Amino acid sequence: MLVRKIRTARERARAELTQEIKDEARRQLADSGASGLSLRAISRELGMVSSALYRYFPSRDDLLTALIVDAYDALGERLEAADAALSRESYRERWQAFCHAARDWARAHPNEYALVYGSPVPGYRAPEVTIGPASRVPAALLRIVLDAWDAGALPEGGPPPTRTLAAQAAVIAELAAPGVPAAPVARAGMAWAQVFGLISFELFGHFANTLDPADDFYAYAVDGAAVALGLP
Amino acid sequence: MLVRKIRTARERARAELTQEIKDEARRQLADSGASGLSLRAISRELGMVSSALYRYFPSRDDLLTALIVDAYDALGERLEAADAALSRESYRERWQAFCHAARDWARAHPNEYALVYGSPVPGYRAPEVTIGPASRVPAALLRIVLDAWDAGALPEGGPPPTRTLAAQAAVIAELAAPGVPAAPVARAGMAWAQVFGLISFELFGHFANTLDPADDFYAYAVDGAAVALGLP
DNA sequence: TGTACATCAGTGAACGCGCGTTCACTGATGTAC
DNA sequence: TGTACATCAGTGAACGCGCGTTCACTGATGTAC
Repeated sequence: MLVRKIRTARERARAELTQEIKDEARRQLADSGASGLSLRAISRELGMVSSALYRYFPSRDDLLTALIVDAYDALGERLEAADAALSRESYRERWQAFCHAARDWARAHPNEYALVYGSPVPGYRAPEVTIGPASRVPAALLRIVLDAWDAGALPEGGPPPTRTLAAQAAVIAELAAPGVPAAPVARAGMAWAQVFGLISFELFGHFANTLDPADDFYAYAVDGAAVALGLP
Repeated sequence: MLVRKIRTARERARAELTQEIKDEARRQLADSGASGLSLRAISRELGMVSSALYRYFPSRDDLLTALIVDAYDALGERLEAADAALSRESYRERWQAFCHAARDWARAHPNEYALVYGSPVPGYRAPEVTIGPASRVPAALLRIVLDAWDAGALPEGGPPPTRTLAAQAAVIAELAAPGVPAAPVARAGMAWAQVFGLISFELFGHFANTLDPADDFYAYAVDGAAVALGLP
C-alpha cells in the first residue's frame, strides 16, 4: 500500500540541499580529485558556513560514500536500461550495448568514474553500503553471459578452471544462476576487466598520441572480446 | 670510450640524498597517495628543514615526475628482463612472462602502480620526459606480438580495422616494425588494456569477496587472452 | 484555531593542525692559480 | 702544497594560504494538545 508522502517545507529543503551539496562536490572532484574534496570549499560555493554541512553529512567520508554510491547507481542504471532495450537473445548486441553504455557514461562523468574505478582514496575505506551498488555493474554483464549460457549458445571450450577458481565462480554464480559452471563466469570476469581496462586507459591518458581518439579502437576491441567470449 | 667518473664528496652526498628523498616519498605515497605527497612531511622524516628539499627538486611536481619516471622504468626493466630470459620463438611463454611480471611488480609496488596507472593526479600534468619511460611497457608487449607476426605465427583473422584505426596502428608500428598491418597492433593494444585492467581491478579492490585471491583467475585470464591474441 | 514546546538548520568563533615556496644567511666543500 | 675565491647545501623565519570538526547560540519550522 502506497503511503502518500507528506513533505514538509523542512523536508523538501533538506532533500534539495543534500542534492546541491552532492552536485557541488561532484563539480569539485574535477579540480581536486577525491582526496582534495573539501567541505569548506563546498560550503563556500553554496554560500553557507562550513559547519552547516554537518547537518547533512556527519563527516567528509560520509559525503564521499554518498558520491560513490550515486556513481555506481548511475552507471548501473544506464547499463540496465541499455540492456532492457534489446531482445534477450541478441547476446552480442547486448554485449556491445553494455560496453558502449559504460564508455559513454565514463566519458560523460570522468570524475565519478575515477572516483570508483581509479586509485583508492587514501585514508578512506569504503563501507559495506557501497557493495550492493558496485555489484550492479558486473551483475549486468554477467546476466548477458549467463543468458547466453542458459540458451546453450556459448561454446564449452577454453582451459579448465582450477579448483580454487571454480569455487570462486560458484560463489558468484550462486547469486545469479546457481549451478552454472565456472568457465562462463570466469570469462565474464575477463570481459569485465577488459572493458574497464580500456575505459581507464582512455580516460587516464594512456592512449594519448597513439590510440586517441579511441572510438574505433574501442569498437574493434569490443567486437574482439565478443569473439573471445564466444557470444554468437 | 668510458670516462672514469670522478665523484666528489659533494656529488656523492647529492646522489644519495636525492635517492633518500625519493625513497621516503615512495613510502609516503602509501599513506596519503600522490595528491597528499608533502615535501614538508618528507623533510621532517629525513631530519632536514623543508626548504632544503628545493636544492634537490625545484618543486613538488618535479619530485612527482621523478617518481613517475622511476616507476615506469622499474616496471619496464622487469618486463624486459623477463622477456630476455626466454627463447624468441616461445611466444606464448613470453606473453605469460610479461603478464606475470607485470602483476608481480604491481603487487610489490602498489603505490607506484597506482601513481602511474590509477587516476591522474589532480592539478598535475605529466611532462614529456615521462613519455619515453611510459612507452617501454607497451613496447615490450608489442615486441612479442610483432615477433610472432613476423614469424608468420599469428592468424590473420578478426574483423577488419577501420581506416582511422589502421592509421593509428601504422603510427605505432612505425616505431617498432614499419609495415606491419593494423590487426596485430590493435590486438596487442587490447591485450595491453586487458592485463592492466585485471591488475587494477585486483589492486583497487574490485575482486574483494569474489575473485580474491586472484592468482588462479589471473592465470586463467592470461591463458584465455593468449588464445584471443592467436599466440601459438 | 491558538498556544507551548520540541525539533532542527544555520551561525560564527575557535581549536589545532597542515601545506608549498621564497629569501637572506652561514658554513662547508671544491677549484684555479 | 697553499691560498683566494666561487660554488653549493642546509638553516630558520616568514608569507599567505588551506583544512575537518566542535560547540554554544539564535531563530525559524513543526507538532501536540
